[in-house]
Amino acid sequence: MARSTTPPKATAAAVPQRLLAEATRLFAERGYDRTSVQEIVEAAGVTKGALYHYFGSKDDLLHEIYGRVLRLQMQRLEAIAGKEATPVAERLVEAAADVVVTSIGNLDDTKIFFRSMHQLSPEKQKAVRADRRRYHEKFRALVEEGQREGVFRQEVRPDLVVDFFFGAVHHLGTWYREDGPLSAGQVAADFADMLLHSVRQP
Amino acid sequence: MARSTTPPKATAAAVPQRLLAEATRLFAERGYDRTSVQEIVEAAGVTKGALYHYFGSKDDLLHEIYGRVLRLQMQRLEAIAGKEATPVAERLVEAAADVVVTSIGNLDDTKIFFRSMHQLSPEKQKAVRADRRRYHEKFRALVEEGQREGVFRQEVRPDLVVDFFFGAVHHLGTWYREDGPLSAGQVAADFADMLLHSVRQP
Amino acid sequence: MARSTTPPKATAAAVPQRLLAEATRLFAERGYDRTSVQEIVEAAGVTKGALYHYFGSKDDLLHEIYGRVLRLQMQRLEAIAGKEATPVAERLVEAAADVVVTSIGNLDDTKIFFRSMHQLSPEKQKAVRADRRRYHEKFRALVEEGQREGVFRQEVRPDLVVDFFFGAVHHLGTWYREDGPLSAGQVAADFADMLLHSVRQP
Amino acid sequence: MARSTTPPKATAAAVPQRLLAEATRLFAERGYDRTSVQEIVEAAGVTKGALYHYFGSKDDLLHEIYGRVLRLQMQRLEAIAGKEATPVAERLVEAAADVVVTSIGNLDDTKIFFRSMHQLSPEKQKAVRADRRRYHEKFRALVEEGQREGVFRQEVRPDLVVDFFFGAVHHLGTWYREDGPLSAGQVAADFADMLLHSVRQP
DNA sequence: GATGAATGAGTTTTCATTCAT
DNA sequence: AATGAATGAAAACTCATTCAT
Repeated sequence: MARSTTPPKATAAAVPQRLLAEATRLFAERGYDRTSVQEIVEAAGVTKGALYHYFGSKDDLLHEIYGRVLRLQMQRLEAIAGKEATPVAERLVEAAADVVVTSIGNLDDTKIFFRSMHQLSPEKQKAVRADRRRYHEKFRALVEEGQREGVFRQEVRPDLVVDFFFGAVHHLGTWYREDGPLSAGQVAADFADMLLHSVRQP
Repeated sequence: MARSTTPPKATAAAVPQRLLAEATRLFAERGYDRTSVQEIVEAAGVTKGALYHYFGSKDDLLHEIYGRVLRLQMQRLEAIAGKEATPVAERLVEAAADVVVTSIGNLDDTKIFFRSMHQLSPEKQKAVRADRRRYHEKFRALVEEGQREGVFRQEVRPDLVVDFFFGAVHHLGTWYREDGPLSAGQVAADFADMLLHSVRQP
Repeated sequence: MARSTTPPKATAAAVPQRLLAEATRLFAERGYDRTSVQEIVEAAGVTKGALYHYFGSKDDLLHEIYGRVLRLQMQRLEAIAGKEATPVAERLVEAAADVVVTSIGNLDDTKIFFRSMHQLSPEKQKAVRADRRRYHEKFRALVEEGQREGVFRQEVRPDLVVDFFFGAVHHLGTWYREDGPLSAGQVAADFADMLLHSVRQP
Repeated sequence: MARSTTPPKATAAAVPQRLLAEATRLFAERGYDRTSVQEIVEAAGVTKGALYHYFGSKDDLLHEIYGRVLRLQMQRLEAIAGKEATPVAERLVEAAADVVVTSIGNLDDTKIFFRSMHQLSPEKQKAVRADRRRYHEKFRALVEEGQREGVFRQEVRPDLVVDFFFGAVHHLGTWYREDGPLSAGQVAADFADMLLHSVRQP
């Protein structure tokens, strides 16, 4: 009886986590609008009342999922971009490969991200876009740094580089299959390599 | 009896065309699931019965939109890829720039394309995917041709190049604004340039 | 070119007959309310306009089917009941067997008859009921005649005999199968025999 | 806290029961297809959501009605058929009279039964038919028992006897009127009498 | 913390019928 | 005699959310 943190119910995780996990799975599988609150609570083994106890609305659930992704990605990018001793080209490659790997590692989040943004309520959408913009800016700063140092071509517009590359990243959810022939690492390496070649001085 | 073929009602276009146009606009604006059949018919100035006279279902309307995009893009790609006298690198750049321009020129279709695929019925989704695959294969063939000729790098996986680039193209709908600072041509030139640099021999 | 009665179209029967035939088949198969006018005209190979040219409404079509059945049955019953030289018990048996045979021979009409009466418009329903009543009265008269002659039991109420027997007849559509083990004649003989035993003096 | 379990609303019965009762009345009155869900919920004084909270579909409601009838009839037949000390002819007469009385006592169910079977979903129809078959078999067993004992005629086919008699029973709903001249008991007595005479040794 | 009955506005789709041609 | 586009009302069903317990 010493292990007091064990949940009282047989189910492993706490209720909010379970709800979030099932919601993520279902939103990725059939889309936000096509997933009913009923389906989520059934999958999580709780009732509607429980869901509305923890989350204000279905929309809140989605917002929470976005928050989780955004925090994770921002944190990782900051860690990589901040390695001041490392050459900028290497940092760009590392950051690019890393976002591919984590996107594939959280493929459900990736699918939801690019498909369901416009189903958030306007205010939440605004908040998410703002976070997303900060993330893009941090990434863009790497490109700009490389240009200032002369290792990247001057002709490319840094913001277009970011839009170009993140288009590719967001689309991973559309075609990547866990059971396909390519490992996350292989895709990451190739994508990072293409990004690097597309910007660096020949 | 001199009355021309102009429809008697004030609205210019024929009913199915009007329905398709309004549906495209609304699907792009608020998403397929969030657009009701009622909204479509009101926008088109007809009744629900008329819509169902021409289209079997809401899903059919979406399928028709996809068909229109797919036919257009395939046709343009075939025209460009078929210019045998032109060096492959030039054809790749032209094809890449062209798909960016037409995607921006039909931004509503582009938005719908990447967001609403999974809202099609399974069979229609299959049909669309098959068409899409054929398109990608034709594009990939250009990359492979360049590799055989030695103008493109051997290390890059042609299918990954295609997924990389079309991720970027499909995401145009997410960020491109008609009233923004960049013309379609500028984006097209930059995207094509990045694609070329990412694959060609340095 | 001598055979001028041949219909101009390739299809064998005239349009109204074809419509009636297909309507009968479909009403029997899936019920009146579940059969759409569209399905009928498609099955008959004509358009809706044609149907409404010949019949005032869907309801009219059903009424026509009822009329056909009622006329046929009345006519046959009159022929049998009118054989004054034949003993009444024999006439009853013959009439009973005959209505079983013709009900099985027109099983679609039989199915429609007992299922769809209440889907007719009130006035048409009234007309059909009146015809039906006349038919029942004629049948009941045979029972009464037998009672007057002393060959049938006095205790049985003639109207209940008719309701009893025609319940059985109308239900043929529910269980009888063309490809089943019993011929129409066998069922007719048994039903007529049971009817006779149920009323005659032991 | 003295408040009893009586529902807070003025309406006496629980919601599902009220829905079932109104549905039965309306289905009998105007047929299954002609009764809208809206009419049922209005009659029961609840909203559509409430109906769908308790019943999966309109079809489910009908199935429930069938289940109620089938359970009741089976139970009564078993009680009567099981009286081993009673002569088989008496048990047959009692069973026949009983099913007439209960059919008249639940005339709405009887009307629905024979009219709406084919409006059930295929699977539910199958289930109902299977129950119905079991009921018929139990009844047929009485006829067969009488034949083995020599009290019923050998010539009649037991299954045809059952189809003959239950045709009559199912049709009660078509003609019997509560306010008519005949009591349920009189009809029951006559029908049972006719059945007995139709099968027993003269 | 959690339940589950109930709401009410919404959804897509169907359909008999009309009518200009 | 026949077409087929168009109507308009109604159909069954769904769903996020609330609230008394």
